[in-house]
Amino acid sequence: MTNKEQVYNIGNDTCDINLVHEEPIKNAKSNLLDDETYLELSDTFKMFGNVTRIKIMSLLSTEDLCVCDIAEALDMSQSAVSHQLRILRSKNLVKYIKEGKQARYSLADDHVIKILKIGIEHVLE
Amino acid sequence: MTNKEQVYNIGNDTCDINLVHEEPIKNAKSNLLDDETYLELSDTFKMFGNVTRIKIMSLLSTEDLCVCDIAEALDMSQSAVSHQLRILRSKNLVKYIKEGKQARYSLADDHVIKILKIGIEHVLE
DNA sequence: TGTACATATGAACAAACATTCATATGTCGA
DNA sequence: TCGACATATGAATGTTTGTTCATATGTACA
Repeated sequence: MTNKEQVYNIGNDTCDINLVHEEPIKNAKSNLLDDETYLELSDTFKMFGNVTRIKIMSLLSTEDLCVCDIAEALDMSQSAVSHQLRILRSKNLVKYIKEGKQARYSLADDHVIKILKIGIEHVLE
Repeated sequence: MTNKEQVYNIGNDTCDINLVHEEPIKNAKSNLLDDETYLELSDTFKMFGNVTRIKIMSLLSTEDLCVCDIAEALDMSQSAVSHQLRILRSKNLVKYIKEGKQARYSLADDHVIKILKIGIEHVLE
């Protein structure tokens, strides 16, 4: 038994190291990106994993809208919408310009639409 | 002022319930899918919004693996991985075949890879 | 300058979630 | 049939999340 195998066995009483598929594991692991990237990636997808946010993005894929337009369209409170917009902004999925008292929100780029499209494709099949 | 403008308050920038941007709201709303679809859609994206699950799917995009291979590759408990696999299975993102004592997991279809790819594209730019 | 309005935000709270631990189920080989 | 092993799962628990409520900020205009 190699050193590495000994190390892996420590604290692992469920899965015997001699019986796992070492080669495929190595191969699959070697194609992983770094942790930082997966964190960002899951953070981005998390934005699409909520009905309110996904509806907001869908609305904005058709029209630029101000906060209270969105609240009205989704029949939600101004506060709830504003909170969600802030989260979407923080992940660079939407942007806005101030227009007097109002804030006109729009999608930050067309990745949003691409992601939505593929998701819909998957769901509708 | 035309009739249409009276009805829709075009150009009015206040957000009182009767004075919102009715036309754009109507337009954006008309392009929304039904609630059921958005629920499924966000449910699907939710699967990608968690680091463990996204790593599992990334591993499986390279190799089919059994539960304890994945646990080993991600340095996680067998139980945690199994729980997450069950969730992924329930949303039809992974599937498995029993092979003796083991369960060989693989991606359910290539939508998973497409979604990952676009997400990575977005994150890495 | 004061009032109405659009938006943002902090705190609180309930609901959803991820992991752990303990244990159950099912398969293989002796 | 028994023991070892791979996987699944229920309950418990700490964490994260989404909404509400109250309030703050900032703009327009009378």
